[in-house]
Amino acid sequence: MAPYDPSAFPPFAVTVDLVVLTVRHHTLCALAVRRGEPPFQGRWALPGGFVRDDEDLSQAAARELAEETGLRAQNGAHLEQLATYGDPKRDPRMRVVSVAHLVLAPDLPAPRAGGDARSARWAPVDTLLDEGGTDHPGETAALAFDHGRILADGVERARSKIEYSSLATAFCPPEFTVGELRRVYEAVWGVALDPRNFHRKVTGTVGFLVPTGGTTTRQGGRPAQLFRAGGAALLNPPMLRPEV
Amino acid sequence: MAPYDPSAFPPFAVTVDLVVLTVRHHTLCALAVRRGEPPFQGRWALPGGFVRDDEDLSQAAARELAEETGLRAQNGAHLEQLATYGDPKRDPRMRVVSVAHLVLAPDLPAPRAGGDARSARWAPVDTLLDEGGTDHPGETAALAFDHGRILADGVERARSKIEYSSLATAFCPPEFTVGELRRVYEAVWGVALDPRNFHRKVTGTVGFLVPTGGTTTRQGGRPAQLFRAGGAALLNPPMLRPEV
DNA sequence: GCTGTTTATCGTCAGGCAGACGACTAAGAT
DNA sequence: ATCTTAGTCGTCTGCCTGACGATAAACAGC
Repeated sequence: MAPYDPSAFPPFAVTVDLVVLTVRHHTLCALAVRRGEPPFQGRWALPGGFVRDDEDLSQAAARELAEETGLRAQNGAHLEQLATYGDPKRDPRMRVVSVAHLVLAPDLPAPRAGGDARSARWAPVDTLLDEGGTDHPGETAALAFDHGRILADGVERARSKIEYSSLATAFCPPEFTVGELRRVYEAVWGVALDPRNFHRKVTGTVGFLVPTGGTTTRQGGRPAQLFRAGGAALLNPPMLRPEV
Repeated sequence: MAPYDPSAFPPFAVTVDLVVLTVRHHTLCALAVRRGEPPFQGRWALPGGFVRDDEDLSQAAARELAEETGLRAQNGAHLEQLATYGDPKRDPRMRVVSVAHLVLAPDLPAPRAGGDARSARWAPVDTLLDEGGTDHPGETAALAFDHGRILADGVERARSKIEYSSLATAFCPPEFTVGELRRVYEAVWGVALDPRNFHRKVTGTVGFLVPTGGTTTRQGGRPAQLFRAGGAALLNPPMLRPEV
């Protein structure tokens, strides 16, 4: 390793970008913020910001998450590092390396962005990833910078990770029913699952779900048992994703 | 996002570190280099170096790999991004963010490190991860910086990824036998696998292996068919790792 | 050449799990 | 009272895996 002469290495700016996913109205949605300045002024982007001098990467991600959504990582939401993006041309102004993080959150109230609700929104990931049309004429739907690729990578991580881990519960409130958990899988994977086989699978996997004793009828129909997430982090055998 | 006034963000140094894994003598080994200067002078560390001003992260990793081993990523070896480490105190001199990459390589000739073979070696990962004793008195076996954690993360990534992908073939030469592939799994996982069930599994998974028509007896015993890696990247259903 | 050793390869069998789907339960809506 | 909606329990069949017997084809040593 070369000596640390300041002239011996090029200086970088390091940021964190957040892929914040939730399930709303049976649809997988991501948090997007509108850029208020060039480049990509007016375009949607992922929330994020600079890493400060004294904080770790995960601390920076948690801080940005709290600033953008009011969400605390320990309050049910899950935060993990996703990947790092460092193409020399990914920001036209200067060399920026972005450490993307993935957040899985339960359905939240409307997002806030410094109090300005119009500059942040939940959008279906299919809409954000669709490079084509938009609902507003004269505006491209594509995300700023390389955020489309970052979002795609985050969605793919979430889709594969709920197969073999209990992370799908991070999309649910603290107490939830088997049907609510099933609708999370259906929204994230974009498939329909058999309610009977799903029930057998999740209630038969030790450590996945813990019954709380209560029931709820908030979904309509017969009252359903309420569960909390169990201690198991990994599902073995995994939940099988049906072929498309 | 704040404007890009150079005084508005702290400058970082960005490096790539490499976890280069191979299987030698039935043992999972990693490439380690000896540090020639402080801090951690004389200690073993992962190979790595600064990202240059005009290269992407994966380009920097491929360049460092070629410099340290002479290995070309397209020549059978597999290279992927692992994770990024940015604790403010991970380097005592200044703020360094390291983007670690994982390399899976077939058994190579002795490593070279700028021609000085004594400063680079293949070491069993168990030895490198063992924080305790060492074979040389007065020398701690622990890797420099946070490289022990990085190596542990890389090994864990490799162990889980050969379950559901065909990546184990990256540890093999271009043509290999089923037995050689099985010994890769056994070395990476540290378990014994039933040769008959393993043979049934890998030859029955479409796209995993392609017979070349040749046979070899280099393992001793009855001649074995030679295979190349097939086109399939993902194994479905996965290879099951036995409980420990 | 014969025999033991090593590795490769084919078969068999039982248990477990997933997909398909029938049946019943318990609430609200009309 | 009946319909609708959702939840929960069972059954059956097929596939995959783990355990393990048996055979095949090379080499080493006597």
